[in-house]
Amino acid sequence: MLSKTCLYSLRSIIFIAHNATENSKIGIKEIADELDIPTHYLGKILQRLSGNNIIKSVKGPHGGFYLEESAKDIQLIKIIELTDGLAMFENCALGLKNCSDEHPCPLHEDFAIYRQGLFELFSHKTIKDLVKTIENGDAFIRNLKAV
Amino acid sequence: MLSKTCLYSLRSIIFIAHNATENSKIGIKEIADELDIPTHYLGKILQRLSGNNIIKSVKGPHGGFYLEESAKDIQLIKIIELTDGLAMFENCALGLKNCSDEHPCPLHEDFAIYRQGLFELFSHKTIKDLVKTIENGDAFIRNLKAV
DNA sequence: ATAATAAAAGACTTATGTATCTTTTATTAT
DNA sequence: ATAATAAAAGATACATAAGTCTTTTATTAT
Repeated sequence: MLSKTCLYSLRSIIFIAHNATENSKIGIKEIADELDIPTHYLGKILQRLSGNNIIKSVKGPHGGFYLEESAKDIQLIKIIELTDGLAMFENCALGLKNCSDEHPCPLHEDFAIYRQGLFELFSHKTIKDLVKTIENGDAFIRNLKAV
Repeated sequence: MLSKTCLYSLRSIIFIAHNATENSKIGIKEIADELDIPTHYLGKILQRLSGNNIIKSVKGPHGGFYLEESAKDIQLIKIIELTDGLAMFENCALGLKNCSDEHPCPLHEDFAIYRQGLFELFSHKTIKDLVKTIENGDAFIRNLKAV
């Protein structure tokens, strides 16, 4: 559905938003360990998010990553657009080039209903929304640790 | 969403079901031309579908592909399962390994609603259903030709 | 100033999906 | 039987995603 790069991006942002502040940043290694993401690959991903001003990064001792408050209002769809693009919400269900409401493929309408639902879900949910569910204890972002 | 291989498979099956019979088979070249699919790649795909008894193939002069009537009742999900697998309908929305109803990720329920909708759509729609929409003139499977 | 730290940047490898090309096998018509 | 046809099968190439490793740059504390 979403690429690994995209899922890693979303999980990292949520994790950083939940666990770091400007005065208490979090480093790549810790994020990678907690979320079970390859460390160097995560480096690339965070570099990109930082370059797009979605997360803030600071080099050197006590450096690391954090989110500015305003960034927590970013919608998930923005992250998806940045990593995977929006093709999955736009292309024909059966891969036709000229599929449209006027010239539909056999799945056109039925497919659009649920895909549009997903698009709207990702469009209104923000990082802050997801962090709240974690802080409320209603959801988790780390994998369960072995007991 | 679905891989190219999967989309090519679905479109070919629909096209064959609509355009061929046991007495009037259709060949790779014609399918590839009509559906704008790379010929040799399509060969691989049809070979696989044939090996899984989803389509019938006959070699030699007047050979080609067709669908038995019973095969037209196959659900789309079977083709998806064969090509892409069902992971996209099973894996966590955020890629967590241990996401479950009891230990949900922050998107868990909201995501499940629409994904389940897609799964059920693909599970009840059959090849025959889609061919009917084409025969009724309600939908198309070929791309529009340049005018 | 210097050393330690941590992200940025670049090069490289591996895996997978997509696509192409050639040879072989099965079938049909002559 | 033989030649023509068309799919099956195998080998190879290309593109992109995913992952690894090394070097450079910016920052902080001594």
